[in-house]
Amino acid sequence: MEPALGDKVAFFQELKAFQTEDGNEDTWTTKDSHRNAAKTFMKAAAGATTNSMSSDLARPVNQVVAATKPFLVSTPKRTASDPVQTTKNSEISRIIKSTPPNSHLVPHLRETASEVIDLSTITDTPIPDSTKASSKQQPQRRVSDRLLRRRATGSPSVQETPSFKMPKRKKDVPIKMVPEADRCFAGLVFFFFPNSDANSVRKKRIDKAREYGATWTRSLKDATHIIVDKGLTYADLKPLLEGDVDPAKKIVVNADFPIDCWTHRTLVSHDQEKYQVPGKTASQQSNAHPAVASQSSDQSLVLKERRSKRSRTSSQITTRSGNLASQAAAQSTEHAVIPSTQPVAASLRSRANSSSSTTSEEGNPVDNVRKDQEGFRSRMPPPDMDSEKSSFEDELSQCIGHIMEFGNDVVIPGEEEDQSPQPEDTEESKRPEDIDDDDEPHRSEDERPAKKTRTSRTGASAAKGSEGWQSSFACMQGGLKGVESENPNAETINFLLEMADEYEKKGDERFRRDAFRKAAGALKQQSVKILTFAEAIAIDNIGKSSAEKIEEFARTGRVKKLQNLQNDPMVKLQGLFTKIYGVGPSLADRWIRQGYRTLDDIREKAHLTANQQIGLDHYDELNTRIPRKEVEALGAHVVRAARAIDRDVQLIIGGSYRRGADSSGDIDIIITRQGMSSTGQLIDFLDELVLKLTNEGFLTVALAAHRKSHVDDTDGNKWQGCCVLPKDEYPGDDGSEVDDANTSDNDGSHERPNNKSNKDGWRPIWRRIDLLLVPASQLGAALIYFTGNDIFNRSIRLLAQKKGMRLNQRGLYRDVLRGKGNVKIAEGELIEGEYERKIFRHLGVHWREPHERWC
DNA sequence: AGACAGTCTAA
DNA sequence: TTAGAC
DNA sequence: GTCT
Ligand SMILES: O=c1ccn([C@H]2C[C@H](O)[C@@H](COP(=O)(O)OP(=O)(O)OP(=O)(O)O)O2)c(=O)[nH]1
Ligand SMILES: [Mg+2]
Repeated sequence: MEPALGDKVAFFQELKAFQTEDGNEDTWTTKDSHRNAAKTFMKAAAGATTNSMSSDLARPVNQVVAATKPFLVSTPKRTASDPVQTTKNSEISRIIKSTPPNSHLVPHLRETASEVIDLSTITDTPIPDSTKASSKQQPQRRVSDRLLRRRATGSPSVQETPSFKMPKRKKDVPIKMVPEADRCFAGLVFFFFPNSDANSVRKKRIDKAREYGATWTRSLKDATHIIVDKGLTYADLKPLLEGDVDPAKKIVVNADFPIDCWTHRTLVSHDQEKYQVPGKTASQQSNAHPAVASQSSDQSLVLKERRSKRSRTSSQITTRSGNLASQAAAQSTEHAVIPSTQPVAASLRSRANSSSSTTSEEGNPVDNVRKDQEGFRSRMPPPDMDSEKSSFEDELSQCIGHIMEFGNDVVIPGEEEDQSPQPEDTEESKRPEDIDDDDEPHRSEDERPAKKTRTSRTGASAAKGSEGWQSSFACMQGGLKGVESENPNAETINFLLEMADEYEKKGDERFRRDAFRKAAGALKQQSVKILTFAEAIAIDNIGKSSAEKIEEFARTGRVKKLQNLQNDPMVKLQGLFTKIYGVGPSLADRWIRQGYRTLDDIREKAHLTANQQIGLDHYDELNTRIPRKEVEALGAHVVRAARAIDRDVQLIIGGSYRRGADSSGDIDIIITRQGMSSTGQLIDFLDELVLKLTNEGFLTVALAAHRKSHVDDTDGNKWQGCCVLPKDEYPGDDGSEVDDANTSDNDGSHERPNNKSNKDGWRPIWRRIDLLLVPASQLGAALIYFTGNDIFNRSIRLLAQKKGMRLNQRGLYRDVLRGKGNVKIAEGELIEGEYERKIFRHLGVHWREPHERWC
């Protein structure tokens, strides 16, 4: 997800209030921050009515292809059956080329790909390359170099292992030193209190400390630090300190100190309360801890851990600058600077379905198909369930909903329609199957003592016309351009989302990040502008801290804390580094602590895993969003290959594409096949497909492949890697643009589609691609999972959990036993996995079309 | 003080 | 086990 | 950060 996430608003308030149906929705939507682009719905082409659209999105790939194809070729029309595309295939295949067939690619894929690439890309490429944008830019290396380098480095750590001085005694066991940059204890001499390594736990600790650069001494006087086992006190230490040593010069800490240091790969502040050894006397207190500071960093951790204290009372606001909110907005823009690449946005359209959403009913074709076969039906009985489950539904709805509403327009020609709408529903009221789940209205609660005002619903009717909805879209779309949102708290909501964005970059601050999103979501439900602490804190999911910030924002138009975060160079760096595929908050933090400040620093100094190297080599490409049409083209390519292998497989493009996004961060494809339940077959198919696509040059690298564990296992069904769209498969004939986005030059010679080589300057953009193999019986659950968005998934899974169930990518289970920490003890019994609708129904959630799942 | 989704792979 | 990703 |  990356930056885009911003939009996700909070949600998660699952249980709790339920207001009646949302029947009317409102929708207003706030716009959220920029980030997210698009989601608009189908822009032109894809269109079709909403209904159709949904079906469209859901439609099995082959259909997609058909649809897509027209683009490639010309105008659409037709519904698709499947065969069609084969023709075109040949053409492509011939283009393909000769990459030697490697046997199983999984293992070798990477190599192969590199090879290929190396040969081909020799020149620097144009492409976005925002590297520069980021920080200092240095000479940028050529792609080929990078690749080569990667290869070279390819083998995992090896090199290093400097011997380093081993402490006085102790020699035998060769200690494997960590990379030099991580040697947080370099230069320090540790004396462990029970002065012996007899105890295995302690010995481990000692060895580990040495691996991180410490020298172990058994003679107190050489020590810079005295590491005391937990449970011991100064009194125990006393005898030792008596001699000639000057206790005042030694740093005395408990065993947690070294552990935290190596965990963070940095020397943390030893004077924190948690490292103190009990029994310290006044005289001992005043140590000036000398030695310490050795390396560059130090700071951070301490601060981080101690942070909490919320002192700020509303009083401190003062500053008033006059311009309010706009400022915040400006800043955000600013931070967007880094790699940029935000794609296009577009307009969208949507449809209202809202409460009546039950309508469409058929969301996924497959389901429909099966229904027919089996005679199932899934619709939601409008009335019956509603009443009860509504509370939950509402919640989900709140999260998501509101987004789309208006529908309108555009219908697209051709295709699509066909399959979906089936008038069938009608009956079915019978619960298909037993199910039952109970559902009781949990209603409840709500209460929240004193506070709670809950005004909910926006009154905004906002929408109505396009603009309203536009704004609503903003929420998902990103851009902050419009502003208009009718929501009186729009700016405040944006502010909270910006806070979340900042925390997203910071080292493990995900819960704080989510808390801000939830707060934003809560504010979104308010119909009146919230201006004071009192008003704010009365709202669920907005506590003291957020309430203070809200008031500060209302009064001054800005919030110090946010500005501090936005201006914090370290936070900016975190954003820069974590955008490298494979790099998260932990590593970004460590790098920053080690003094790295630019991507070039990372290229030169950091030691990277294979995936991180790829992420860095293709930093800009992988951070460039994919226009919807290209997603379709990529999908079409995969479909062609898949069907060449097995004509009966079905592919469905999921992820943000299925939700109607007009640009996606990557392409997510679900691959299934009617009678397939055994993973074995699927896996063989997958390997074959991957091999084929790799040989064609479409797939460029494997980032993570299923672990073909024991036969039969249920997992091992996901393949992640990178791909490239052959030049001649770029959409655009029908008017829509074309490649130039990446081509930059393309001097007339277009041709060889292929990715790699080409000396004509054409260079394909690497894209992330995820393939998910799904047995037919798990398709519904897999669709929910792969369609997302992530927030929607977490929300609905949390809801399931609260109802004693468990929802994962394979199905919905009941009677799940959980132990401490909600850790699953028993898997529970499978309730449903095949149909999305049934799963929703069991959870008491109204059906939501994919495009309604943006939260 | 614990939860905040649930699962999988790489290292 | 931890980090990162979906 | 917020709720339980
Ligand atoms: O933490 C996560 C991330 C993703 N997903 C699911 C939902 C998501 O829709 C799908 C695909 O993930 P991806 O990262 O591709 O997100 P997306 O929704 O497709 O957005 P993008 O446009 O960034 O690809 O996997 C989760 O369940 N949890
Ligand atoms: Mg995606």
